[in-house]
Amino acid sequence: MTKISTDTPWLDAEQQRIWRAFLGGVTVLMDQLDRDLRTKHGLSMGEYEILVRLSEAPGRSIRMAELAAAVSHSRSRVTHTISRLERAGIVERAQCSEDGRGVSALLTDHGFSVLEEAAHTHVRGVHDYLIENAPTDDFAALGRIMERVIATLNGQRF
Amino acid sequence: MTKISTDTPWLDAEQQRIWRAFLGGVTVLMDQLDRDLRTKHGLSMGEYEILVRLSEAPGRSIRMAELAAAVSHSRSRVTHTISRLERAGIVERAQCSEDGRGVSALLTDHGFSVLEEAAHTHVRGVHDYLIENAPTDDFAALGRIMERVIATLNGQRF
DNA sequence: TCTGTTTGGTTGACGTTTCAACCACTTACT
DNA sequence: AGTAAGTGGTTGAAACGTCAACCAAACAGA
Repeated sequence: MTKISTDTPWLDAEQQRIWRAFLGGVTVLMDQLDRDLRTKHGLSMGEYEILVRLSEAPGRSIRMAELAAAVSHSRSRVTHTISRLERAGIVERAQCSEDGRGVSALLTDHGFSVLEEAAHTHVRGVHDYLIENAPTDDFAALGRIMERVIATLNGQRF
Repeated sequence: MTKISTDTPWLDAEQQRIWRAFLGGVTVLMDQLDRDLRTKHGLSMGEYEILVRLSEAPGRSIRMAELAAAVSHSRSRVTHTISRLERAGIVERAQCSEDGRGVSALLTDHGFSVLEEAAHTHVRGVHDYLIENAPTDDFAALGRIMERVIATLNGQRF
């Protein structure tokens, strides 16, 4: 039996500096990427993420729940997002043949071409705002950390 | 005159993996921290950030615009957030004496004690979800990157 | 087969963020 | 002093996300 600390693990000055930089950086970065997409292509980051997954899937089609898991959004959120995208003619819904409850989202041709254009904007943003500011080794460290964060918060469900 | 690349700087496979880990990790991490605060203390992350800044300021009081800049939120957002917190008795508004337009937000005693409790929850989350998953060197790399991201996106306005 | 439970997905109400428009005060210029 | 431009802050509506309740299909066990 391992002893688990019960009192609060306050951050030291350095940890606090880094945590605040992280928080501020994430806010500013996501805001900028979102605004770029929104003003130039009428898409939000959330919508864009979903379109990327769809475009990569066989048949450009994915089940709703799978989509939600892939982008780490709630099922409800994905339902709403897909409804909006459907209204815009960017995706369609299709009944799933194997599972009577199931619904798949499908990227339309129009949607695909919207995505193709938006991708330029998005990738340039990621590159210029983030990657340009991250030496290769630091960037790798970032990846290691975030992969572990995901593992922690997706496994541990008890 | 430096040549600036005009075509899209597509990410290689490794960069893409890291970028997606970042996106997913941020989503999952922020969601969890937010939910922790919300269920245990009735505060959102955004509200919490603001309370932290107020608690550290001389007189537990900061001008609205300064507050917005400190947490990287829009002025409008801060107005709404402060209104909500005011309704809950956690902050108060005060006219600024030096500048007739100015308004300061002020943390109440009640607000301070709400914050004191919430801080335990929040810090434990940051520690367990993030810092625990980040070796010291990697964590330092994270800090370097995010500080540069902030500098890039706050300076470069042209 | 009947029943209880789990999973997939949607819905509507509510809370939060954004956006654009706006008012009021301050500052700089002439 | 008078006016144009900038800054501080608020407002209300629209867009978005969350939450809890819900329905329907699938599954597991008697």
